[in-house]
Amino acid sequence: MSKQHKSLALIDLNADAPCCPPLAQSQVPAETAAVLAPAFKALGDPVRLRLMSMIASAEDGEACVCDLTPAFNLSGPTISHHLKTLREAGLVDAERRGTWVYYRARPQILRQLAALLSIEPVAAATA
Amino acid sequence: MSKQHKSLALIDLNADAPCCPPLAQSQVPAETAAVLAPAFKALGDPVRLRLMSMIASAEDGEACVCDLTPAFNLSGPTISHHLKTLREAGLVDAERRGTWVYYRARPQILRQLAALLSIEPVAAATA
DNA sequence: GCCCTGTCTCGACGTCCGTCGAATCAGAGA
DNA sequence: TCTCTGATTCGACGGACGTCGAGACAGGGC
Repeated sequence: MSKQHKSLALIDLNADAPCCPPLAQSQVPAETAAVLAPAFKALGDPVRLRLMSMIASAEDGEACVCDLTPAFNLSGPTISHHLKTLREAGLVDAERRGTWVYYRARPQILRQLAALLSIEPVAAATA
Repeated sequence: MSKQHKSLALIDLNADAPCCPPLAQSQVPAETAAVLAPAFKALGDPVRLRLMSMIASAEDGEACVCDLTPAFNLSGPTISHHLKTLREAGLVDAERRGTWVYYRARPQILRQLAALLSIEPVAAATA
């Protein structure tokens, strides 16, 4: 098989450790920005931000589309579209169980985004 | 009709303390989402994410447009437009000193965004 | 098999966004 | 004052986005 140049898989959004130092500590390289920006973009819509929160804060760690949809004054297809956006941004996972589809948050990438934004009092490696 | 003015200042993006609990801890209310989503949206473009990082990680805490622009293969007006977007999202401040304009990050809102995304083992007010 | 319910895909529509060049504004200096 | 440089605003263009209704797909129950 060829190199499968997925081009941007340089950064593993599934890794457990933060992929990169805080944005305020060292300049984010162009490639990293290209990978992470879509995740922020996905969170850049009020509907998706609420969906993300509803999923991430759900009781069993997962939420059914059938519970998500009625929380908004939007059509089913529209909610489905937003969920797809979150999925493609790597923020959530979907699983079908029988008639229903359940969505589950991916804590790793959330952690990475949080780490990127973090502005620690910098017990900085003064090295 | 365009009442869509900044009537959403319910949440103080300048506050020092996080405005709200982590997204994964309790559901983000619609009003909060409406206020914070634009900030994520502003970071949802690779150019702006890099600009934000360049500003936030700058030596003296501030960066001159004249230093920012040449780092991209984009026209001056385009960079200016992105900086305006960051400004309107409350992520940076601008100050003119003589001929040059300097941009400075607002750590508070970055902290709030990071707090919202944080998935801590919740040393939360377990008091 | 048939139908019903839940979810996603498709195509369309209007709006917003990223980019540019040209024009304009703000200071510094001669 | 006039000019030069740096930065923003303006107007335009193409492409992407958010939304919808109609239709397709998946599973369960009859």
